[in-house]
Amino acid sequence: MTAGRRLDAPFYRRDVLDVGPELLHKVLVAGECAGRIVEVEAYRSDDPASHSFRGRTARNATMFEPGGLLYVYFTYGMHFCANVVTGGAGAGQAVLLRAVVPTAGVETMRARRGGRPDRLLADGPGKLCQAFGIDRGDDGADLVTGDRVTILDDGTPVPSARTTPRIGIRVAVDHPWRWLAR
DNA sequence: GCCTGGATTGTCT
DNA sequence: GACAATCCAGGCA
Repeated sequence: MTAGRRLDAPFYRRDVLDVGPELLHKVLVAGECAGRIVEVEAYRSDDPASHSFRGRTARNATMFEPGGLLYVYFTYGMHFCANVVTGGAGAGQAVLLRAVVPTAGVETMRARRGGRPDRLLADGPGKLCQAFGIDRGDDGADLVTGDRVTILDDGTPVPSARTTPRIGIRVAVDHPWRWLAR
């Protein structure tokens, strides 16, 4: 079992540009699986690349909930992506979890991912969801009080994150809101 | 090891 | 009807 303190609601209910980099080296837990977060991206409602830019829809409704929820969406016809909702109710902010390093439940992840090398188990947004068994049923899960998925702070210092442009987006490339710790 | 292109479906315009 | 916050297999160096 991974030791650590659960991040609380006030942590999430700040601006996404503050929460994003602080999520690095926190521990994502889903069932018996856990992993250290090493890459994230921030999305805001004033950002043309964000799902929330064009306002609330049935798909992105979770993004407009108060911070501390899990926002899961389906993309490219075959992949899920997991986000952490930040800011207050109606803010339309979220941090995309892009990559984690597996630390617990590795056997389960290997089984789900078809026996790939450990390095490749959860080093991308879609792979991360597959490894942790996250799907649309987890959309809207409460990270603060829920049992299924949560994020822990095990005391590891926040690293000096590198910022880079975000991946796979064609607009707003002048927002370097991607942080990686490796 | 690096680069290229195909797969596949929900959602919005 | 077009696009999307992607992944992986395959070809070539």
